[in-house]
Amino acid sequence: MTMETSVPDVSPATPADSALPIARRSLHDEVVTRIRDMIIEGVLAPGSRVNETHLGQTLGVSRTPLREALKFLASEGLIELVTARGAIVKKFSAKDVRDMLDVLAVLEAFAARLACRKASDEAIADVRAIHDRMVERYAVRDRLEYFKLNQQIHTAFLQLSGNAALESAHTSIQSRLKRIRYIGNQGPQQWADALAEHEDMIKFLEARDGARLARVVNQHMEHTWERVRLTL
Amino acid sequence: MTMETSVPDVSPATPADSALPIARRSLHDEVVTRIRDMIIEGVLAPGSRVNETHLGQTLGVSRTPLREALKFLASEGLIELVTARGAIVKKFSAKDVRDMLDVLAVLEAFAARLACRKASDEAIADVRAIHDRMVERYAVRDRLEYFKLNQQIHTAFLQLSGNAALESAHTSIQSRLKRIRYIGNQGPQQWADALAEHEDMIKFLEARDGARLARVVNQHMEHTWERVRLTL
DNA sequence: AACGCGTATACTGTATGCAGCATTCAGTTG
DNA sequence: CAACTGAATGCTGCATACAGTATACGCGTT
Repeated sequence: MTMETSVPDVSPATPADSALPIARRSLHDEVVTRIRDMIIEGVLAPGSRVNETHLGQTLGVSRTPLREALKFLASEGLIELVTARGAIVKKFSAKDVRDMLDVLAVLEAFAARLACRKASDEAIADVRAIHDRMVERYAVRDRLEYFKLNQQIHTAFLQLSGNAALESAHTSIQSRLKRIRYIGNQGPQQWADALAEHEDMIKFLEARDGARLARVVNQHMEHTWERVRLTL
Repeated sequence: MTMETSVPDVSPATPADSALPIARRSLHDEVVTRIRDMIIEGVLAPGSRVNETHLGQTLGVSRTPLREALKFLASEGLIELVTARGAIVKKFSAKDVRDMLDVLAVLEAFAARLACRKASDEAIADVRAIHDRMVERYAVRDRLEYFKLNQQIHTAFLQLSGNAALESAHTSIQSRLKRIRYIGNQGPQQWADALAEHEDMIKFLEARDGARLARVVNQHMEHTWERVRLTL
């Protein structure tokens, strides 16, 4: 904390970042995201049991916040809790994945119609910005960053709908599918196809053509299934 | 536990219940449902903070399983966690409720189409059975039991779809709305209307008319909104 | 040699203790 | 009298300790 504030203390107008409440994430919250990442990266294999003591040491955390995090993830459906036997990383069957994609399609199609009606031009421009960044990452074949931006687009897209319940339902399923989608988009052709679909989506969104957008979303989900089914 | 088993001990064939794994719910799991009930009944008021020590004593449970339960409920969206300030019972605005009902409508309409295609005749008959029991409860104006059966029908209905992800998404939102729905169906006229709609739903389900069923579901949700909006 | 049983070990489930932050109230100053 | 400051209290967040259950291993028996 230095004293040399570049702007006068009295000024409440847009103080870069330093004025807004500092992010104070609790341990269990931090642990939740860490475990999610570990599942996506495959460090925690689907079907395997989670040893609390061991994982706690790995993360440098006691069992208490770790267990709290596991309860949270259990509610999300990423982990299964068996009494007196602890936590097991959920393993999804092909049907499970197909079912999740079906629900995702329904939710995103609904979000599409809402977004085209209610989103502001700026909000749509923001999504376009993310999309363009994603295209850049594709150009240099930066797969990890592409994947993250891809997820970000879907999230932003859902936010355009302005329906919090819709967003949370979507997020929950999305997080369950993350790992599967990650190991999905492998081949170059599939990757190119996915990008093309995204191009369509952003186009119809900008044109505010809800019906057509909803159709593309459904197609996108159907193709995602084809991209992913082989890995199951 | 008496020893006079009416069937020979050796018989492994359909031993009533006594053979299937005994339900061993852990404390935090039990606490989750108890807290849910307390929220529905209004014992824990929306917007109020939850004192862990106090609530723990009320339930006769230490803080540890209680806290684990709160994390679970937070993921369900029934409770909000603020760092260093603990748990707050979520308070939903009129828009929140409207949004949730919209999503519920989309999910149930999708479930309707699936159920009409895939459900077995027996499964549909089971739903009809619950419905008939509900009508009985209505006849004697047993509001609490009616409410429970009503919820059960919606759940069973979702199960007919055979899509687990769809079911869990629905359950999550449904549990957030439970209290609001409970204090909703107050007036006699509204109650009668709701029952009539249910009558239609079961009828179209038995006829396996997915499109019409989906339409009725949407209407039902719209009317639910009208029944509920006044209490917000 | 294979199977069953009993004990030992390890891990989960719960309780308790301690540290740090939030809230409240009293005292002080303008 | 109002507003602000600072200490005291209460509550949350995390770690540790203890109890109960599952699992694994070795021993004995057939």
